[in-house]
Amino acid sequence: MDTFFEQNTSFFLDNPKLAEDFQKIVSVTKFPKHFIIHESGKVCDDLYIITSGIARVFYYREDKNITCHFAAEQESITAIDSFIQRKKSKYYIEALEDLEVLKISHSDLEKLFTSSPKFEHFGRLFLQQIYIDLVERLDDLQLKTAKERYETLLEKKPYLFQRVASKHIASYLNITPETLSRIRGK
Amino acid sequence: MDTFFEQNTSFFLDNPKLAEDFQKIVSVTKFPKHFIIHESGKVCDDLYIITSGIARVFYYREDKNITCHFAAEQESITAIDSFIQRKKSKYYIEALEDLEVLKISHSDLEKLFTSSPKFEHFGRLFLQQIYIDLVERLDDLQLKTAKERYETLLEKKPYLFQRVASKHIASYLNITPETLSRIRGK
DNA sequence: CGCCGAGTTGAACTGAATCAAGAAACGTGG
DNA sequence: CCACGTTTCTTGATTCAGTTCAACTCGGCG
Repeated sequence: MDTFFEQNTSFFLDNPKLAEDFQKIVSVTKFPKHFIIHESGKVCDDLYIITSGIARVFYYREDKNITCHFAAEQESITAIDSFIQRKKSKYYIEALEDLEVLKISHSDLEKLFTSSPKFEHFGRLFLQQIYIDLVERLDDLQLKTAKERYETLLEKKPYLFQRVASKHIASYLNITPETLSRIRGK
Repeated sequence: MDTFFEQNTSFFLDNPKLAEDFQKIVSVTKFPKHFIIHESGKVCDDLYIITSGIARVFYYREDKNITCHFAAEQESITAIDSFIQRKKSKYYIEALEDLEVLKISHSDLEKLFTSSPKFEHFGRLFLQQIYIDLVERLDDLQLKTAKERYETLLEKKPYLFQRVASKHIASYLNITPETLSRIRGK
């Protein structure tokens, strides 16, 4: 889960001064449905925490449009390769619904990390969490059948199936839309 | 690559005081070939940086022995799930050759992080790096054919093919030993 | 010397992809 | 608000990459 920020509101509750610093670098932004928030080939300078709506990260591989991340309310989203490495991104970010987000720039975030070891610590914990999540996802992809991956996602993020096009879910599960359709129709 | 520690010797060169602190918590340890350094079901308290030899992380899935990580000289290895989350590990760590490592305990490492924001920062960068590596690995597994995965590994870590049993490489590539054998015999 | 695990090779099988074609849903402009 | 074109979803038939199962060889080590 990258509901990490939500799970860690206690961090901010316990540190009102830090919460204030955090507030200062955050700006509320809106994007309409279908809007491409970030494009491949550019450096991604922002991290978003979604307050309303759903977005996805995707990229192209031999003309195929592959979704590698979904984020809904309380979850974070960015072009992680670019955001971390400060280089051109292979990813796009797309709003799948009308979106309201908290926008945080990379430079502001780095300043925040530098300003207080507590933030630096928080950043490390956040990375630990998403690392563990990724290990789990890799495991699923490696070891489970298409049907099992479907069932796992259905359990973890059921709302996706109500709110997101099947083809995106299919590519996220690394199966074709046809196979997903057959699994669902069983 | 998790040759990150090596790539960042400059960090230590630039900060002799920190290098000294780091030295203090590190202990040189040896394990014989085939030794199980860490067992599933236990909490893994140590991170190892290999100075000589090769080790692997593996686990069991329905009786199948699956390798999910290799580490050779200058690379780091631990039961990452347990080391980060402080819970029982699903992983084993095995020495594939006689091994000489630098051993760092979780508690000492945390103390180090707390002792100086520079270490905390270093820890965050390290996690960023292994996160990016994992994203790449996930990509490979998701999108490449068995043969392509073989070729990618051959390029990235050719020494594995000289030093490690084929069956371990096969499970790391998520293919059967039979398939790997056929690919190699092409 | 004989054993056992590892690697190889062959044949049959299978989960999921691909290809194809029709049905349903969507959104855009009139 | 409807009509039409486009995209998405479904369903069926075929194909294919990689697995499974089985038999055989090789090499190291007691």
